[in-house]
Amino acid sequence: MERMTVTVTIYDVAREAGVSMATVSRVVNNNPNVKPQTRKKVFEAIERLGYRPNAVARGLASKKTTTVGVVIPDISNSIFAEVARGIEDIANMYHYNIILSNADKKKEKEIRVINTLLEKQVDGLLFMGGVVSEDHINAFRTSSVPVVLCGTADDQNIMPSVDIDHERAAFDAVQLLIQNGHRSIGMISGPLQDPANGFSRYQGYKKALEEAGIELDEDYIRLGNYRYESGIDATDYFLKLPNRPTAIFSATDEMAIGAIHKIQDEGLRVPEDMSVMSIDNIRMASMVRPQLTTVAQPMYDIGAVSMRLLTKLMNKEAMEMTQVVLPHEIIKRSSVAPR
Amino acid sequence: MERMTVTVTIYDVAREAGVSMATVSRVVNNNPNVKPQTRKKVFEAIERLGYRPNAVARGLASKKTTTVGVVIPDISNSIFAEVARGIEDIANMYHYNIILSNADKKKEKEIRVINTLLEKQVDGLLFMGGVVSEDHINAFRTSSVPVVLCGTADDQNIMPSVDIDHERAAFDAVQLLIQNGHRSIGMISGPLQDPANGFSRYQGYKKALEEAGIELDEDYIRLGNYRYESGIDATDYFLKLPNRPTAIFSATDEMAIGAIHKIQDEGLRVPEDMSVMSIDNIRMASMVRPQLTTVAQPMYDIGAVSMRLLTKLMNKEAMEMTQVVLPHEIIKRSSVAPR
DNA sequence: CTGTTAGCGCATTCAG
DNA sequence: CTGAATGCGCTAACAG
Repeated sequence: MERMTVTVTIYDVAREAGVSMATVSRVVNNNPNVKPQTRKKVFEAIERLGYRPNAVARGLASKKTTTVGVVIPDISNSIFAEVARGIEDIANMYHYNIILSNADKKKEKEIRVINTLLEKQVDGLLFMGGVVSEDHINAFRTSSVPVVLCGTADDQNIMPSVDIDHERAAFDAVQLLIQNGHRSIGMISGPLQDPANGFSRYQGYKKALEEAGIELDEDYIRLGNYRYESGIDATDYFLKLPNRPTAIFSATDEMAIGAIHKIQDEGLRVPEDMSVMSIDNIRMASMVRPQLTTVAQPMYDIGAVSMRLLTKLMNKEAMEMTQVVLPHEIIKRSSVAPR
Repeated sequence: MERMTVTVTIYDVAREAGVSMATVSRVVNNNPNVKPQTRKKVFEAIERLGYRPNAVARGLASKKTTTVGVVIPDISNSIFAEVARGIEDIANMYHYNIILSNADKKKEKEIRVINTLLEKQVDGLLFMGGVVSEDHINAFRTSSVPVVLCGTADDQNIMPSVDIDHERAAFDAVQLLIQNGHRSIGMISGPLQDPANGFSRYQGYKKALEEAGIELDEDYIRLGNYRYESGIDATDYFLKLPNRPTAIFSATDEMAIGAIHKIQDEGLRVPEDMSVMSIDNIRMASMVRPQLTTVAQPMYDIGAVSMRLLTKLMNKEAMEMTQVVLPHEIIKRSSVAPR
């Protein structure tokens, strides 16, 4: 394909329109201080020359790039992809673009990515990751632009963030199971180093049991890695237990779906023989049979709200609270039954 | 959180190290023409001052931004998300960043997005979309940077692109059904305006029937919108047909999963009562029961290869062929049975 | 309402 | 191997 490669600058437009470059700059930037007549002349010149403003030059001069950096664990994971969509929609609404970088929850990669994003002079940073360590905080501190944590939070709560209350979500889930008469509830947890999806959800499980006066049984806890297969493996273990649980609480939907399938593959029925519930509400949750009862985490909103928060921070708007906790919601479907 | 906001420039480093800014520029850019000793001095000054090169200034001076634009229909769609991951991995490998923009296959939004990406002076553009119209081609033509189509192609084949042969993939799928003795095969198609996933796959279906001497029956064709629910609806229709098909070929996995569930919800069995097969091989395909037989489309590779192609184009490397067609592969699982 | 003048922070000649 | 000078394309005072 042939490409035409004429670089026309603001200066060319100025000459063509018979005005100064300052005036051209004004009309391009929608500055009201331009006579309609000259504005028209300039627009015509722009049209005639096919002028396209150079955002890089503009960024250098104005010290604003209208782009924000997004550090994400893995865009191919549907949960993060949904969050990313929320981010991009709001970014777009406020005329920002996003630079997207996968960091796989690897600290070293996260730090590296944060730095290149900062080099690119993004106007703000959205961080989704695993642990928010001291090193992260330091990297953020050397940033001259605002940062908001998205779907996670630092344990000191000094950073702006938007997330759900993971512990409470897990608590509510397990409580539902208990209300259904279950007393022996196996948990498929995520890695405990993961504060949000791992540790907090595990804590919620523990507290729910505690509140119900059910003693914690270490045999009823299995660690998974969030993947479907690890849900299968954990369930395999539970099924072989002499006194197997009557219900399984999974930290995430994907592992829960693994659990359902494992149970079914062993010739048992969900929820008649064993109930299953979890947290997330990914699309797949309503595409399994039986459909999965779960606690919905508002992925899209987490993205949208954090981007919105970031715009406010970038505008230096006064904020009372920069730690927002979005509500979760129990979605009752068909994978839990009373016993 | 307190942020420290000292802007240290290349000039500061030069002064601190007792050299000129040209020298600092050289060491930052890894230019070999610097005495190891002075290089060391410079690095120390950089360290001491916490200097971070300004990529925007660099971009203006060098006319290269090391970022590429990615126009994507919808990042929350797992197929595109997978492609995006392939893109980003390779981009990262070659030290590029990506600006990601959703355009929902809306022409007007696509054109707008392409233009802002070009304004941002991306070094290249990756385009995933629906139709590639004349207007698109024109927008690409005014671009001074290379563009590659990703998971789609223009019908004149003048643009660099990487994709699978959708028609052939559909052909192979339907042929497998025919080999299994099926003669009445319902198709759940995508919108026919969509060249890749819609029209081409429909063509493949037609040709396979034709080759097998099976007459095309309009009653056996249903249009869906790629979503799970539309698979359910289409299957509902097929099930009510007086002479219902013995197999269903769906243009995409997601609709196929809807088909499977609809069949099961009506008390029938897959594949005993009705076979189902499709194209894509999304992760969910192996998370359904029965597991879905499908034609795998190498999503990740499509992204990775197109990004790799783009790097070559950006480097002005000589290329013999810029239209690459990646192989697809039939994945036999459990949703198809002989009849 | 409009033009002039300085940079923004860096890469890149061109000398030396 | 190193430094001085120039300009990338634009915004932002500052005058007028």
